[in-house]
Amino acid sequence: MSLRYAVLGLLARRPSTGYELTQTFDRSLSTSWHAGHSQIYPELAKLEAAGLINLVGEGARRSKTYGITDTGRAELRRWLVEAEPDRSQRSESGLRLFLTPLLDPADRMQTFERDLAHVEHELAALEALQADQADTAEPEVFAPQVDLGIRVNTVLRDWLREQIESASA
Amino acid sequence: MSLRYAVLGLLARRPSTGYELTQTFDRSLSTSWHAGHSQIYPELAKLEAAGLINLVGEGARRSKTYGITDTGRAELRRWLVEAEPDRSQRSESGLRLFLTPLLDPADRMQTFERDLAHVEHELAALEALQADQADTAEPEVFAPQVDLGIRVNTVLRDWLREQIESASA
DNA sequence: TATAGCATGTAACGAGTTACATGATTGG
DNA sequence: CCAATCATGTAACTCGTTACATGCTATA
Repeated sequence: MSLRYAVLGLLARRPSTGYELTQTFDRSLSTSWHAGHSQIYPELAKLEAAGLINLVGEGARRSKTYGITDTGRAELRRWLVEAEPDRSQRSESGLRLFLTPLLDPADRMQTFERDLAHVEHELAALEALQADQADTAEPEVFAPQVDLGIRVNTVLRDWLREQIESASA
Repeated sequence: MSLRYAVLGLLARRPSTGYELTQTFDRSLSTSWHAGHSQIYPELAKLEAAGLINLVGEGARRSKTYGITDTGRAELRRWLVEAEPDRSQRSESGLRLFLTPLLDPADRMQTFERDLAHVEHELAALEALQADQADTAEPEVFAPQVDLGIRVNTVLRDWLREQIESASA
């Protein structure tokens, strides 16, 4: 059911076309949720049928812009505040980390180095985003969330560095 | 495809029945991957047909214990070391956090308090696990992973506390 | 002897991914 | 005018969840 609220939430931020939503899923939401256009277009149809969103305009290239309705806004708030969150996570990286102890030391180091390179890359991207946002009037992402992302990735980076160091010692 | 390797990985740790694997998914792997018995039993059949695991014993209550084969071990290593990891995550909590700025301050605080309570609970559980493990010969979970879990949850807890404080100030 | 927990399976449904398919507009 | 990108949709398939269904064993 989360896709429904993800779409509803993005439309609460601003009216958008399905195409724009697809891009937002890729750019801003990719770290926690993903959805392709083949999921989004049918979901928009369902949400419109349920009266939670409506068509607010049609533009070039037969684009259709949807906006959230008052009913939709109420339903979104209800979900965010009153519905019990599903705390479960699905992360292949977490699974891999869990299985890492099965590898021999050389293979384990190789995977840690690979992961470290990735985390450092992520961290650089987040720090660049934070610097950009400092001088943007309307930030695309809530600044404290970027900060949280940096903190979490820093912990990960340090943990990986310690694993690598303690093994080569 | 991850379920395949999750099952293979757990069987590489020790031979198990489907029932035991189901419990391990709930207890040790629930933070990164979940699978119910209705997924596990068919997967065991597929893995056996592929020659990656085999039946190593039958016990009481028609239980069937499977073990990993050499082929299975090689395939698991290949996946862990050579296959490009899928870094995508699926987390409803992350989605909720992303949408939090849409709420008015009172509602936002309510969700932060709810999340903080949950994180503090998690943290207590992880710290208890860490204390237990100190005097266990054969730890069920790799100690550095528990440590990582504690660090990540600590960052989350502090971030939530800051959000709550800065709003009530 | 009943009930709780061990233990395995299948079926139906819903969610998510990949592939297929088409049309419109802008810029080189 | 052609390629890239914008823009929307459907079909087939795989993965995951919930519900259904059954049988075994220990213990109270």
